Amino acid sequence: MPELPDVEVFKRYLDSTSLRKTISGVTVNNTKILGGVTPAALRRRMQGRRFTRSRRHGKHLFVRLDGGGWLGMHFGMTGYLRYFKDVDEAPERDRLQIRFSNGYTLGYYSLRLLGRIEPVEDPAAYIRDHELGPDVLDPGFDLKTFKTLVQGTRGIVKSVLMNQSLMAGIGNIYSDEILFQARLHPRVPADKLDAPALRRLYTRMQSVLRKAIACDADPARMPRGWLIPHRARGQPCPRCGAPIAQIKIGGRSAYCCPQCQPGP
DNA sequence: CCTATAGCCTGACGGC
DNA sequence: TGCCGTCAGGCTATAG
Repeated sequence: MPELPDVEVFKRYLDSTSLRKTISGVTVNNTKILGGVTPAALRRRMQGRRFTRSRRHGKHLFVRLDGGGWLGMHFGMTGYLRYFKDVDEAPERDRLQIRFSNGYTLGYYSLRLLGRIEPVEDPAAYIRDHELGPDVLDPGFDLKTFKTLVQGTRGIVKSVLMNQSLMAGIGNIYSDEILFQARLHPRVPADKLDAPALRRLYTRMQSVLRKAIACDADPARMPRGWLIPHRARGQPCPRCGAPIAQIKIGGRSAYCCPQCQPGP
């Protein structure tokens, strides 16, 4: 699930539920999501502290702890947060649970264990070390920056949008939506895009991500004209009715309309 | 530099 | 019903 819009929704959810409450306990049900840290070390850094604020960069979420340091969260393909009071009937389905002194719990779910939670000293250093590009919704990430970046790359346009070291936040689903709305085939070489196409791509990237956040990243609430609610092989294109095509790019499925997005 | 592939993991689904 | 292969919205390492 989690690309930029999803993680932004998680951030707002965490901000509205979990800030300024004393952390009374941390339960780790699977150490794989911790990377290298031990549960005891994580507990030491969190217990008795409070979350004060959070910031998102691409698909990463960083939560500040009072007294110093951050908690870094990544959600892999199958992660989300849930905040609850009543004892859950299956608490083990959360890979990690953070209990607050008000009796509520913040659960981190990650079915396939592809997500990570770990202490982070400084988000800026983390972003550098992991070679993450600028967040695509950062106000400083303007059309000019985008153009320069894309034109200097030789890959196909879908791979460029999804390359986190070029720009951070876009994954498989939203790249399909952005390309559909910009009427570009995913395999168009990035350095072959002309100025109007680059502008289209940039403005659609911005509007798709912002609108998706406004829809709480819920496909059921997205506009009917979007690809996402119809993103399956053979489904009619919401614009022209032609059957949506499924192609493989980098081992993963990309969906596009063969009519509206003619091949390179 | 770029692409393709496998691997990490679990669970849902379709076909036989 | 049971088994098997495939696929799933991420990222990394490796080979070509």
